[in-house]
Amino acid sequence: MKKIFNHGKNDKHEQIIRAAIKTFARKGFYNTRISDIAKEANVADGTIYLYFKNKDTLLVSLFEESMDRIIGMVKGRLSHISDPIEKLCAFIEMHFELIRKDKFLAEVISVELRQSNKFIKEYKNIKFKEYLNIISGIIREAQEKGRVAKHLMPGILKRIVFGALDELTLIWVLAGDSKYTIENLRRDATEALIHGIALKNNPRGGNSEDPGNDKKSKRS
Amino acid sequence: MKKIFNHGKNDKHEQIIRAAIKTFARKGFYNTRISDIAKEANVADGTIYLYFKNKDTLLVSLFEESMDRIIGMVKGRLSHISDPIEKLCAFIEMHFELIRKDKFLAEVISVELRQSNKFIKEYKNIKFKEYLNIISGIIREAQEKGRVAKHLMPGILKRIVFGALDELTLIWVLAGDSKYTIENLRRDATEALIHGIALKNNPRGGNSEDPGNDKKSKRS
Amino acid sequence: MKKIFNHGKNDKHEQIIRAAIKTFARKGFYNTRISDIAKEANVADGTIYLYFKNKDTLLVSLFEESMDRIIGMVKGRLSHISDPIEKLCAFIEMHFELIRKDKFLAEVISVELRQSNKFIKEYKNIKFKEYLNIISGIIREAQEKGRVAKHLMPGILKRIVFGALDELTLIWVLAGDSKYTIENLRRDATEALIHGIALKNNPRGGNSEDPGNDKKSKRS
Amino acid sequence: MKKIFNHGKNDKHEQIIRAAIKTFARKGFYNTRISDIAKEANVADGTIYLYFKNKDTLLVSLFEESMDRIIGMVKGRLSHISDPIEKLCAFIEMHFELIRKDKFLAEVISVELRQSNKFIKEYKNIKFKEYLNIISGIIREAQEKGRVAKHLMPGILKRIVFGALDELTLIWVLAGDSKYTIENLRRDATEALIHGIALKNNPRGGNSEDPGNDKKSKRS
DNA sequence: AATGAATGAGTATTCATTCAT
DNA sequence: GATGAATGAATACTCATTCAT
Repeated sequence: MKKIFNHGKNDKHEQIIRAAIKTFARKGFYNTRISDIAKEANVADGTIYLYFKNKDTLLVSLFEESMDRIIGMVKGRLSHISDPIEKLCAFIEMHFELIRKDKFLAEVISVELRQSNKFIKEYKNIKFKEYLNIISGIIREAQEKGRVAKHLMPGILKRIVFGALDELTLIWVLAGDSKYTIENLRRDATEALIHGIALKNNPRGGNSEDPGNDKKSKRS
Repeated sequence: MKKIFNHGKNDKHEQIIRAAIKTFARKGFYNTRISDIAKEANVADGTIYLYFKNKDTLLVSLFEESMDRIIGMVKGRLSHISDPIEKLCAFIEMHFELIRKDKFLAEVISVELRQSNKFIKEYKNIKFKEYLNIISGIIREAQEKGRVAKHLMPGILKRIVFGALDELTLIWVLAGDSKYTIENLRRDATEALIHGIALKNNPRGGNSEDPGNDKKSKRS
Repeated sequence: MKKIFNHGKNDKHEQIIRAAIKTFARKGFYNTRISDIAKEANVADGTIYLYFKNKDTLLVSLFEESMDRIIGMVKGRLSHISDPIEKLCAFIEMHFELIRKDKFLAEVISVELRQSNKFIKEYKNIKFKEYLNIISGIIREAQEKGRVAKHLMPGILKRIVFGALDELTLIWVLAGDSKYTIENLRRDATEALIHGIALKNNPRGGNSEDPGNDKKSKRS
Repeated sequence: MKKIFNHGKNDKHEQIIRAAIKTFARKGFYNTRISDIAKEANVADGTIYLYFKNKDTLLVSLFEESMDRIIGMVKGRLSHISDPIEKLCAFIEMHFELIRKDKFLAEVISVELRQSNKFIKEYKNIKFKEYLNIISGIIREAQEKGRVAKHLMPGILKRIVFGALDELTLIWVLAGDSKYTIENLRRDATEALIHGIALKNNPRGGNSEDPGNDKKSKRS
């Protein structure tokens, strides 16, 4: 009965997920006890097993449900933008907006995802790939529209973009200090990724010719 | 006496570090047993404790010793290059070279570093910061020489570069497939980071004006 | 709710204490494994840690709870006796009665107490001092009533009495043989401690003059 | 060759025994590592095994060699005394003299002997029995000479005397404070054990009639 | 559904003892 | 004899998971 007013979300399920995010963020997956989460969620230890098969599954569920929300939001917003470069800027902006909105979740995803990716059996992490593929989709669209060089591989570029954003996420969530504002991070990330670190109007104009040249083709 | 022929390295110490790298890479820090490492190193479990205080310390030592070697090598090579943009290209190149040379170590650093950074008490990770600061050093030099825009913050750019490289490291070490070659990764990373994802000679020339604009200043 | 029918005692707590007493008595504290106690108590190893912080604490709890009961009983019974020498006799009698009633506990207290006293951190052993102070209380009362020489120090006498009883406890609990009955021990302990080893009606009357003389005042 | 000048004692053997006494006294047998003793003795860990079969044996050897010396000394001195009560006084005096001379050894014997007695396999502790039998020998002699009541059992009295002295040893070696001097302890121990705690010249003369009476024969 | 007491498999670490040098 | 590096058996304690209530 009460489910009717539950908007499709089970109260306890949500409670536990929130408690897990907070606790994993604070102590890390391996240093978090099920009882820590239960205490944070104000439920009994055993109750967690009514909603999640085990500790691994809890992390996976937490991650997938969060990514679902995020992906939906991001795709929705991008659908209103037509210019692919603008889309990329918007993606970056949303990434930092999400971090600001849910610091704990950002921390868990950024810090715990790699481990779980590798060591939780059977976990293929489709959602994360879907998130990355939003980026490569934008890149491909940009390449078709002549806005991104065709020889750059979207599968690599999406990782470059995500890697950069993820690393900036880390300094934001881990640093106690406020050395950089979210806005600083967003602005530099956008500019550096879109336009590159090097100034284009290089008087010598040289470095655009073969930026990827190896040492055998050193320029004079 | 026998130390004379030891090239300044303790045999068992090295043996254990190598075994730890291999095992942490394969199973992850938390899923690796001391006995796994001992077996891989062909020593008794107890022997590990003659060389390392505990499991945490083993990871930290492994990391610091490796970074020492890497930092020394990278700094040495960069000292022969004067152009800062070339230095950055060389840095990227060396990063991938190192990954190719020691895949296991690359994996451990890429996957385990974040966790250990946060959850191993007392670990401040000076070496990692030193590695990152090689990048920001190059950036600053480039800014002084007018090769990088002065409003970009070196502390952020270094993270963008490292984040991108680190993410590419992951796909190389984790992917069983050979979808991308190290050369692919290096070339795209160099080009994207140095010159940006977007084509500069954009006929409309538009998006370079304010790539970092926030949503309040949306262009029509 | 179920606690109401528990007579104020937790079942498992009691089970474990009893098992620990039995096992410590049989094998000694340092040679007893937690799993030995768990097996004797018919609980899982981990269950012991639900009731006791660790092995040391288990010994301390065992000791303190037992001493509480004993001290209560002894004080209760002594309160009905007015003559201090009779009190001392009653104390001695109760000591042996307790030993007979719980041989295992007597053994643990007699054999393990010294070690734990010294080597278990933070353990000040208030209860044991309280037990000893019952004796010194009786002595002081006797001194006030002129029944015990005032120059004897109660703090020393209490140790002499306890030491003698404790040593007799040992031969009773450790000796497999029944060379001496509890009644033998009680009778001789009472007589020797109250009246002394030497016969008083010594015809020569000599040795009572200065029993505590040092070697410098040797009699011819 | 050097053994000739060694007076039958091996240097290292003595060094190790001394180190063991000191270390066992400080940390207890079970909390002492062989390496602690080796360090204290300025020898290598392995060297200890050239002189003693194992850790248990070291404790036993330490104890037996010490007791041999003590028994020899005590017997020698007692042989010059004819009066048995004087002998007992002398025994008590020597006991405290020994404690003063070697506090560490006193502590080890007093604290560790009970445990080892019970838990070191095959150890029958002949020497300790011999020491106790010096006391019962004196008692028997005194009984023959009419100085000690014949109904008191020498096997029990020897334990009463030893137990009292041992307990006083404990307070002397364990107490950091100097609440009681050795002389206090000796004097009170001698007087209490020889003449009893209760004053003999009780005006009412009552309590000497049946000090060992049980509660069934309570006097009015 | 919810609880939380009970379980017991799992493991880092210690340290007595050995033995090649 | 002397060494001390190496060994590996031994164990207290933790914590994910279960299940009777």
